[in-house]
Parts: sequence; structure tokens; C-alpha cells
Amino acid sequence: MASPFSLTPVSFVVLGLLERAGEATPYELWNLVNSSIGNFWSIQRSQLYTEPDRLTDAGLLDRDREEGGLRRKRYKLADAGRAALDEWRTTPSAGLPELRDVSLLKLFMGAEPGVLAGAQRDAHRAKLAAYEEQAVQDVGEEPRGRWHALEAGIAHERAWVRFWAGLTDGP
Amino acid sequence: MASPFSLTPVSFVVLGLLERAGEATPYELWNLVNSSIGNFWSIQRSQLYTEPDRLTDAGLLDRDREEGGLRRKRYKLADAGRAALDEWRTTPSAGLPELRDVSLLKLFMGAEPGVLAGAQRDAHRAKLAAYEEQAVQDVGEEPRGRWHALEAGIAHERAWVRFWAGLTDGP
DNA sequence: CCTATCATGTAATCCGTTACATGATTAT
DNA sequence: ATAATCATGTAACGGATTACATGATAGG
Repeated sequence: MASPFSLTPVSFVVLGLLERAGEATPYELWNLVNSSIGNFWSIQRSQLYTEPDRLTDAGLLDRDREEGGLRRKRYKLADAGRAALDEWRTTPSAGLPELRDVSLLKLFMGAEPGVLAGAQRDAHRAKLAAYEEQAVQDVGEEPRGRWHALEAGIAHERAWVRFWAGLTDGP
Repeated sequence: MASPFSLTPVSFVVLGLLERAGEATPYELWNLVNSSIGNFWSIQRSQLYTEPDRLTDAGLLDRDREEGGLRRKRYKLADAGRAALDEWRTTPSAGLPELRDVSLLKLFMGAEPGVLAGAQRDAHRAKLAAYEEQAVQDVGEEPRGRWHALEAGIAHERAWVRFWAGLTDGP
């Protein structure tokens, strides 16, 4: 009667960030998410309060509660958590991502390009600029994973800018 | 005490496909999704049995049940549904999409590029080829929305192929 | 017939979102 | 003091996924 417990991407975000940070409170995890992976895979704040407890119950994390003050819970990787993270990372994923872009969905469903394109183009330009600025700071940083993610983000933002810009006036 | 009813992207997929098809059963909707928008925004089959009923209860669809045979339910747009669809389509979306790519997440969290890149590159190449073949067939087709979505898909698949290919051997 | 497959639904469950409520710190 | 904000949680809810069960139709 194994409890139906599953590891989701959110689980691995928590595990991965804890591997890097050593240990963290939910609030610290939240800041870590927002300043890094959140650009590519955002997570709700409240989930960073519940997910670590789920993982702790499953034996993947160790939990410590502070005595004074806010009586914060601090989490860190347990051996089982490290193993789960490693196994996940070393297993190629078969599936492909979907665009899941609301504006593209509207376009597909008959929206006028002119209604959407300008705002999307500008928003993607802003995002692209932010990524490029980040890239200037991060160049050469180790480990490379974050850098690669940023590269991917930049490539896709460029693709989006080109796409929406082409719909603003063009044919 | 309005019942907490919300329109999700899935709702608009159903509304949009019904606008185009005139009317459809859940199974027909499922086929329509799989042969079109499903590439960019997939939907679970079972949801195409429940969502139209939700929309019907909300007054956005009309439901008909066949007498003989499978006693299928057939749905078509009600006036309120057409209005909701129109309002959605003519309202620009503020937000940006996220990549939400599991392989990129693994990379970010420290996976070895070599473990992931080959399979991802090949899978994206295959998807790209499928899109390009589709594009040959669809060229010049009206309305343009589907064509534009295909263009966007091709651009992004190219970006992904380039990205993963660059990680297979390169530096 | 009777097998394969096409097709229709329901049930259980759970992750993720939204909203609510409160406690501790810091600066003025 | 006290206002602002930093921080920690819980509760409720619902959409989405997964698994289960069954009925009709077509072809051999």
C-alpha cells in the first residue's frame, strides 16, 4: 500500500535548488526560484511551503525547525533526495515541450494579428533585453547549466520577437 | 453567490473548434485537437467529455443528445459562447509564455548536456520536419491563424534544434 | 459469430492556484 | 509607537490527470 507519491518538476526544482544552496527555508527557495529558474518554469509561492514537506515525508529531505523568532523550517537534501535528483538528471526525457502560448492560441482560433502582435512583440523585446543583460553578467560562469538555459531563453525570445514583429505590419 | 466558474484555455479551445466545425461530439473534438492545435496546446481526451458539459451548464454551448446508437452528445456554440470567444480573441494578453521544457530544467539543475542533447535534437528535428511538411500542404490556406501558428512552431523547432545540436559535441 | 477497434463516458485523486490570516523585523 | 514590509503558514477549491468500465460498429 505505497502512498501514491509522485515527483513532479516542482519536486526537482526544490531538490535541485537545495543541492546548490545546501539548505534553505521556503522563503529563501522562493527568492532562489524568482532569481533563476522562475523565468523558464515558474512556481507558486505557496507550493514552496507545501512541496518541501511532501518531500520530507517521502524521505527525500531533512527538515529542521528553528527555535526562536519565526520558527522557520529549514530543509536540506537527504541521501534519498540526492539519489532521486541524480537519477532524474541522468535519464534523457523523451517528450517535447509545447509552446502553450495564450496569444498564439488566440491567433490560431481566429484573432486578428494586429490586436495581439504589438503588445507581444514589445513584451518579448523587454524579456530579451533582460536576458541579454543577465548574459553579460553571467558569461563564463560555472556550472554551465544556467548559462545554457539563458542561451535557450535568448534564442526563443528572438524567435518570438521576429514572429510577432512580422505580424504587426507585414502581410 | 455566483458559482465559481472560470474559462480556461481548454474552454476556448472547445469554443474555437466548435465555431469552426459548427458542431461536434467529444470524440470529434478530440480528433480536431489532435490534428491541429494539439501540437501547441494538448488536451486530455477525458477533458473533452467534461469540459463541454461545463460550458453547457454555463450557457455557452447547446447540447443535443442523439437518440439511437451511441446516444452521443453533440455540442454547438450558443450565443453567449460566441460572445465569450469573441471577447477573448479581441483582448490582448499581457503575459508571456514560459519554456517549461523538462530537458532544459534538467540542464539547469546540473545534468550533463551529453546525456540529453542527442535525443532532444533528434526529436525536435522530427517535429520540425513534420511541421514543414504540413506547411507545404497548408500554404495559402485561409483563415491565416493556423498558418501563423505553424510558422511559429517551425521557428521554435529550429531554435531548439540549433540549441541542442550545439550541445552535442561543441564546447 | 466474434474479434478488433472505434467510441463514450464515470470515478477517484491530486497537483496547483487563489484567498485568507497572522507573526516578526526594520525604519521613521 | 507605529507603519511598512518581510516572512510564514493554512484552507478551500477546482481543473487536470489517470485509471476504470462499458457499449456500438465494421470486417473477416
